[in-house]
Amino acid sequence: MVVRVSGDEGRPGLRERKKQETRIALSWAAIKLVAERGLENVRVEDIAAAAGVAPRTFNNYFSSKGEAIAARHLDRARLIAQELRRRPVSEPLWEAITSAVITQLAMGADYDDRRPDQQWQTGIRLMIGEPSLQGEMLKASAVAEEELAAAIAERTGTDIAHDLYPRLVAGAAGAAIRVAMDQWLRADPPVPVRPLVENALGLLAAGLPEPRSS
Amino acid sequence: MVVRVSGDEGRPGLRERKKQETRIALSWAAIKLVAERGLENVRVEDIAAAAGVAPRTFNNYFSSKGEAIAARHLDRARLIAQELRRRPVSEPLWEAITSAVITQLAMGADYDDRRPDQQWQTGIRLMIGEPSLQGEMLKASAVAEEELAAAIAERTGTDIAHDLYPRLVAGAAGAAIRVAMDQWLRADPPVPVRPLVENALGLLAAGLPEPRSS
DNA sequence: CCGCAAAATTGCGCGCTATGCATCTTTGCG
DNA sequence: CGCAAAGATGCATAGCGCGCAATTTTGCGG
Repeated sequence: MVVRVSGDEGRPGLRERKKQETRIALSWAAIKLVAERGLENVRVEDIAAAAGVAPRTFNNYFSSKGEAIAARHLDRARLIAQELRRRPVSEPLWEAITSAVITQLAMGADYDDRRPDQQWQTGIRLMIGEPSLQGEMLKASAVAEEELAAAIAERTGTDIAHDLYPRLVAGAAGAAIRVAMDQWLRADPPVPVRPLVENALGLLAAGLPEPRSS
Repeated sequence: MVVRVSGDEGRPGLRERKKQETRIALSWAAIKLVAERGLENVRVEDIAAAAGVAPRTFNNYFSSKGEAIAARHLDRARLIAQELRRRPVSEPLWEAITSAVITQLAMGADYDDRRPDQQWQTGIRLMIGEPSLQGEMLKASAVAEEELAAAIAERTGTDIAHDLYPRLVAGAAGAAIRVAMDQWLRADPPVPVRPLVENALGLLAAGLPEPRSS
């Protein structure tokens, strides 16, 4: 029985659309459950149920629990590379990278900060503290860095296969972002993200000068 | 029945010594087996057998196959931080870091290059290509970077808890090393490592200047 | 509007992993 | 020499990841 609801805006929604929705639903459900119950107390079965699919389907999308959780992180990171491509080539590289990061941060802001729950915050912190998840997060970052490197190579006219440069810049930028985010997450009187990221990337572009006085 | 063999040189061998030996034996066995058979065809049972311990013991040392494999990588990376502490404080930071890395690379050289086997080389490449291992490798690098950051903080008189600087430098240096190693591994007519690492770290210290011409 | 082929979901089964618990063995120390 | 702590083993179990085959859904052309 096919019920055609008036709001069946899935018209252009190809098959791909549905797949992405399911993918996101699974990833989101995983994060939500783990944030509130802890990794140990969430089974794949639970995630699948929360996303409204069969347990077996979970593994059609992700090869592990950790991958599902890191997927959101990966998507977010990918957008930075995508945003970098939109920047005019005339713009200096580091300026462009910083802008791209800030832009994506802003987009995610009214998405994450809409959850000022104390519960949520601590849940996330516990989550990223899980050893078995840190690897997945880093792996996701690495994948994103690869795309970032491609964008940088394109922009600077370097060769991603032979030149050290693009991957190096991408890697360094990734490290800076990670450090800034880390600092941001552990700041107890919460501080704004932007200055942290700008500072980190700025220091990078300045060659990480050795501080004279503490 | 306790058989006392003449070669019972375990005299000073504290309890710790034996543990470290077992740990290394397990890690080494894991790498060796995976390099020649592929990750899928190596069971924990096999690794334990190759190291001469019971299967159950494996998990007393490592919580996963991947962790065992990454353990060598971690140990090596840790030595860089340790080496950095030995450098005179008068030496400029980046110079010291570069020297520390080069030194450790040299130490590992007559350890790894003693295996010029074509088989071994390709085995290692396949191994680090395994998705489930990349995460472990990165995690190991992250742990090492933390120690590196501590050493840098100490040297520069910065605070690892509040200052962005030490972690940032450690992260960037880690990224540079990773990129250089990666480039080194994929170079088809093999090239020496040193120039790659020196180049990468040098570019970092120079602020990753945007190349003018390709 | 209808069926058909491709694609995705689902159910089932299995080998392996990771870990808690109880037991046995070894080590170091008085 | 014997005891207490630490480590190694064995055993058992809950999940996990995945291959396979059956089933349902989707998009497309007639």
